[in-house]
This record gives sequence, structure tokens and C-alpha cells, in this order.
Amino acid sequence: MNFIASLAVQAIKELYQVEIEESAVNIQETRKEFDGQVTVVTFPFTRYSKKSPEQTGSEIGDYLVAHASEISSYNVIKGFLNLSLTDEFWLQALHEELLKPDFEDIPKNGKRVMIEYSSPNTNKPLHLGHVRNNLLGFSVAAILEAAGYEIIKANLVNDRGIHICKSMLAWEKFGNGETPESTGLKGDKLVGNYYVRFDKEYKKEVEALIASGKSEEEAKKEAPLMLEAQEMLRKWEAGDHQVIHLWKQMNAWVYKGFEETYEKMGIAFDKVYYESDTYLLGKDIIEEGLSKGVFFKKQDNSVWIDLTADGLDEKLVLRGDGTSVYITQDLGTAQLKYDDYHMDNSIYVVGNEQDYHFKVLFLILKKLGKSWAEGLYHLSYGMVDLPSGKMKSREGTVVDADDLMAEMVETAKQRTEELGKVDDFSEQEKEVLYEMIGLGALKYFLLKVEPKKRLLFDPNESIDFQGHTGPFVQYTHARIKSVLSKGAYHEEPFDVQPAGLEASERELIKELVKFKSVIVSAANDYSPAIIANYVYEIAKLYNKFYHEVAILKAEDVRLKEFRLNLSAATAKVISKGMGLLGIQVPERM
RNA sequence: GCCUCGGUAGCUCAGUUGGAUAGAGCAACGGUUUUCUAAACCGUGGGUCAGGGGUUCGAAUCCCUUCCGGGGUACCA
Repeated sequence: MNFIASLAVQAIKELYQVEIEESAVNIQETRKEFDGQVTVVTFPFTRYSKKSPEQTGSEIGDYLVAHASEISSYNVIKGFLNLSLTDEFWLQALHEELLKPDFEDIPKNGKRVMIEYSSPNTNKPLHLGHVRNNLLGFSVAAILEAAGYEIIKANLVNDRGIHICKSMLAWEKFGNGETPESTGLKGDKLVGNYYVRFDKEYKKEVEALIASGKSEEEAKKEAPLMLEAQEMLRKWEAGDHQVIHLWKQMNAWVYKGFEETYEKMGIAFDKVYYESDTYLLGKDIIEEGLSKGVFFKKQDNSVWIDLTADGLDEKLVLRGDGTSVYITQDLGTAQLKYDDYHMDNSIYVVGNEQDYHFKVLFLILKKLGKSWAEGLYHLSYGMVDLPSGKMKSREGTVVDADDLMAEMVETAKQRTEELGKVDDFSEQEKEVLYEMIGLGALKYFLLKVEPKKRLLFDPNESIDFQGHTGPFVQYTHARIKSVLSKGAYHEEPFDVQPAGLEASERELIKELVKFKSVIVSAANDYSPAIIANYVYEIAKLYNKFYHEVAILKAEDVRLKEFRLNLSAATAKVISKGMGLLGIQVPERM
């Protein structure tokens, strides 16, 4: 569509003797209710023409039609110049953009980007909040890869700390030697139960202490369980054999559980970092900052940075006793990641509750003069809330990831059986299909919403399978595949030039040829939602086309061939687009 | 208090660097199948784009301000 902008620039120059930038030409899609496909907004040009918007539009319109064979006609409504492009133009675009085997390839741009996501704690199973994080990370990685980046998918596992000790301690005290094998529980679930158990017992102790006259603050600090957990953390840091053994064993249970969940979810990583390996990093960066005068020391030896000039606060970066805080570790880990991969960009997929933390982290790295700090980006997303409010693992008010996925698959099964279209499938084929649809519905539901928006999930209201949903798009794909197979379609060079395009065909082509630019803008915005909405639009337009024109029973063979090709191109875009969301599409459903 | 992100139809969401009469889905109502998959299609109703001001040919979009909601503002992570 670029030729229209440059031609418009030419027109302004010749008609009104004014030189303008191409970017000053506002081009948009023509709204449905008007004739044409592309619209140039001509209001801004009236200052050059010194004429009415209508007259200006006509003059430019005449010029464009005279100078571009692709433009067949125009109409002017107020300051809008609506252009109709020839059918040949659209067919050509379809041909060039979509009917090649490597149609979706965007050349590599030579840039490397790391995307860190998931980053679970090993004291509890994954819940719906993690699901959003995982799907976002995986999808953004796929989108960036499609846009030409080299991708490293990283996971930073939070495998140590006081919260891990809490579940360890509770298991030691109340577990009676339970194991995943002895209980039949998934490892992460088993460990999660003890995390909840700790909280329960701890609260009892606190209440007892309060009853005996302590203040709430004192009680929370002095409860024996808390003291024991802290002692356990000290032993862990000292390398105590028994504690380390227990830690390794319980983490191993959790990892096995996570693996199952990740596999079901269909996500994976190229590199896993463990906080137990990285938590001591960052101290040399503190030294560096002190010597550069970026940080300063207080009387108690604690180290700070003053960010008040940047509108933030003073921030502690190292405790007075020399131990790390969260940001110390993150400073060190950021350096480690860069040393490992020398990437151009590094993306952190982390909830918006940590917006401030990342703002500070990136700012500190810039102040330290790290050349790579410019490439850091916090992909912040909104929390997933229940109607009752926030999910809290400790209180057990969470939507469990495994349960949710299983429910979705079950619903998909019921739906599919009711419709009875795949009764001839083998049991195994059915299982595969149910998973594809159930997970497709879930993933689409979570990804179609702009990441930064908060998401409300009502467990009592099931996720839809109709309308603006994953299954709708999947269904459209299956429908196309069915037509293609009945039409004995096989990919081959096509040169069919139908006498004239139907409106529904033109609309579909117009949307299809946007595919690559949509990938690019989704990559620039780190937004799977853009892909999700685009793919939905494609599916809708295809269904309209499908209902309005006959494909297999087209008037003549050439027309049928063309429509089969158009269908095949649509299927490719749907399949590839859904793939960018981590959603598979079936041949039949 | 300060910082930050949200607020668009009953509900869930789209809405490009400011552009035409603000769009989808769900829910409601009505229609479409002897014809390529009805998980579909077509139609009807439904709006103070949170409120107010400003910038301009033009504002859901940019600026200011008020209100409502989330999050942050820890020697927690």
C-alpha cells in the first residue's frame, strides 16, 4: 500500500507545489459502508490546496487514477478519498504474499532476544496466574521468532528461600514420610499442601501467643514455627547436609510435577536458571557501584542508591549485614544472563505488581553504565483475579493449572460428543482432539486480552466454545480442510484470474495480505492479543465467504480452483497465526 | 500522601501515528440446513467511550483536572 502514499506526495507536489513527508499521508482501510478499500484522509491537504475538502479530494483522486493502473476509481466524501483498487491488484497481492510455501517467512534481523517467563516458586503448584504468564511468554517468544529474532526462552526458578523452608519444615513435622509415590499425588501438589499446612499451624501459634498477651507483631516474629523455618534457612545457607538433602528431594518432586504441567500446557525453555545458583550474585556489582559513586553507604554499612532525582525513592541494594535483597540478586542475574548470551534485548514476563521493582532495576543498570541496559524490558501483565478477589496459595483460594486444563479438556469432550462429528475417530485421535480444543479455548481466552489488562476469571462461568473463541477459529480451519479434501486440492502454481471478485473474496484477501505486518506489530508491542484478534477476523471473513459463495460448485473450474486456493491460503494463515499463540488446529472437528 | 496501570453495550473485550454514523462476541429476540462441517451464517434491540475542561477542521485516542478500581510505595520475593 506504500505506493499510494508516495503517489499522494507526488500529487500534492504537482498540484499544489508543496513538498510533504510520506508519513504525513494518512492512509487507512475504507469503512464497510463506503465504496473502495483504501482511504486517504485529505483534510490536512486543504491548507495547501486552499480549496474545499471535496474539491481537494477530487483533484488528488484524479491524479492517482491517472498515475496508477492499480487504482480503478475513487469517490470523495468530505475529507475522505476512497480508492478502489483493481481486482488484479488484490489477486496479485494474494499470489505474492500467500501462495508461496514460505509465505510467512520474515527475514532474520540478526538480533538476539532472551525472554524470561514462568519463574515459579518450588513451594506450590502452578495456578491460573502462572498459566497467563507461561502462555504470554511462550507466545511472545514465538511471535518474535516469526518476526526475525533469535530467541532464548529462559526460566528462572525460585528454588530457595524462607518460603521453601516453610513447606520443608511442615513436611518434616507433619508429613510422616509421605511421598508422591505413597500418596499418589503429583509432587508439586504434595509440597504445596505442606506450604498451606505451615501457614495453618503458624497461624494457630500466633493466635495462641496473642491470647497470652503478645502483640500481633511480636507473635508473628516469635512463633516457634517461624523461628524454626528461619533456622532451617540458615542451615541451608551453611550447607547442612540433612537440610540440603531434604531440599533436593522435595524440589525434585516439584520439578517432576512442573514438567507434567508444562508439557500439558505445551510450553518449553531453552535455558533454566536456578536461584540457588544465582542468589549470591550481585555483590560485585554493589562494589562496582560504590566505586563508581552510583551507590553510597550508610552508617550501618547498608548500601543504597538515591533515585529521588528520577522521581523515585532511595532504594536499599545491600543489607547492613552484607546479605542480599531481591534487587541485589536481580542485578547479578541480569549481568549473568548478558555474559551468557550477549543478547540485544532481554524481556522479563512478570506481573504488574513488580512494575516498580523493574523500573528501579533497569534504572540502576543504566546508571552503572551497562551498555546492554537499554535493551531490557519488563513485559508487565495484569493479575488474574477471581470474583472473590486475589488468588492466594497459602489460603488455598487458587484456580489450579492442572485442574483447569483437565476441566477444559473434559468440556471439549462433552461438546464434541454432543455434536457427534468425529464418531469414526479412534480413541487416541479423540483424546488428541479434545486436548487441542480444550487447551485452545483456554489459551485463546487468556491471550486475546491485552497483556497489561487485568483479567477476571469466574470459575463458575465456563469458558465459551462459540463466538470469539479458540474453538471457533479451530473449527474454521477444520472446515476449510474438509472443503480442500473434498475438492481434491493440491498445492500448485495458480494463475487464475476470475472475471471479478465477490465482495467477500476481496475482503478476505485484503485481510489475509496483512498477515506479515500484523506479526511485526504484534512483535513490536509484545502482544499476542493482536494476533488473536487478527486470526479471529480472518476466521469470521472466511465463514462469511463460505456462506456467500459456492466453492466446490462454482460456475466453472477456474473459479473453483481460485476459491480453493483462497481457502488454502486462509487455512495457512489460521494455522500459522494460532501457532504463534501456542494453539494447534485440527484437520477435523 | 506520592508513584503507576486500568475505567468503552447487561457481561467479556477490540478500536492503528488523532479521522467518517464507536465495533465484535456472549446473553435476549427473530430468521437460515434435501446444497462444500449449523462449534457456522444473516438480522433486531442495546452506548453520557467514568465526569468536567482544554488543544483542532476533527478527540474513545493528546494535555489538565476530578471520581472509581487494581498494584506499588519493606533491610519480603
